[in-house]
Amino acid sequence: MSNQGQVPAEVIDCCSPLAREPLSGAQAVELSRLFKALGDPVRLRLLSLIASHEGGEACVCDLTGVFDLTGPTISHHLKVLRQAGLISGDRRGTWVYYRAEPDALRRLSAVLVPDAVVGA
Amino acid sequence: MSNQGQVPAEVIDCCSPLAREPLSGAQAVELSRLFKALGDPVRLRLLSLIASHEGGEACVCDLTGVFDLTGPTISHHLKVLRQAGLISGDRRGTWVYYRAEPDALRRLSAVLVPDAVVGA
DNA sequence: GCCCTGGATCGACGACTGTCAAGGTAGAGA
DNA sequence: TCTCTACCTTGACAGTCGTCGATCCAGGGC
Repeated sequence: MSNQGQVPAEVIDCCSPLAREPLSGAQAVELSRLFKALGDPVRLRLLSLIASHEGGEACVCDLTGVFDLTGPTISHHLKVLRQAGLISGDRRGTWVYYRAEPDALRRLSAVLVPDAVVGA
Repeated sequence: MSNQGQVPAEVIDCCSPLAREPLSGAQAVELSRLFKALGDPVRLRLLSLIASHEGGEACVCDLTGVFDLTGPTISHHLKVLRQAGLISGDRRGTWVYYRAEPDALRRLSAVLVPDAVVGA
C-alpha cells in the first residue's frame, strides 16, 4: 500500500502559475500527470467521495457500491490516483482506507490561478 | 474559428468543491473533460505560453517553433483546448490569435480547493 | 486571375487507457 | 489449520489518443 511512483512535491512547488511564465518541459510533464489522473469521471467521483466522506477517509467498500464497475476496475482507478499523489491509502485490518491529499489539490489549484489561497 | 462543443459554464458553476460533497455523474463527466484537456504536457505548455504571452494572446506562429511537433499536431492540441473552453481563438488577417479564458481556469481552481479566491 | 503563406482538417498508424475475468494475497474468525 | 471476506494484480481485449503526411481553405500580394 505504499505510494511509490508518485510525483515528487518539489517539482510542483517550483511551478509558477500558468499565466505568469511559460512552463518548462519537465514541469509540464509532471503537472500533466496530475491533471491526467483527474481526467476521468470515475476517478473524479472517487476523489470527491473520499474527500467528502466523514472523517476525510473512506474504505474501498464504501466506494465500490456507488459505481456500476467491477472491483478490479475501481482498484485500478484508485491506484492511478495514488500514484499521482492525490490520495494515500493504508490497510487497517481487513479494510483499506483511502484519504485525499489536500496539499496536492492546493498545488494544482495554485498553478491554475495566480492568486489562489494556497496556505489556507 | 467558433468554439462549438465547449463545456457550458453553468455546469461547472454549479459544482461544489470536491471535498464538500460528492460530485454527481454529470458534473464529473463535464469536469473530467476539462482536466483531460490539461492532461497532456504539450497542451499544458501551449496554454501556459498563450496565457503568459504579452498582451494575453499569442499567434499560432509563436507556438509552433517551441515544440518539436508538426503543424497539424499543434493545431489538434489547440482544438482540444478550444473545445474545452480553456482558450478562444480568432483570425485577424493572415494570422490566428489565441487567448486564455481565465474564468474557466478559475472555475477549475475553485473545484479543487474550497476556499480559493474565485472572484479575483 | 495566379501563387504563396498560415492554419485547419482528414485518414491512418502505433501507443496508451479503461474494462473485465481469473487468480492471488492478507487479515479475521472458527 | 481451514475458510471466508476484502482487496489487489495479472493478462487480454476494445476503444481512445497523440502523431504524422497529405490535402484543403482563407488572406494577401502580384
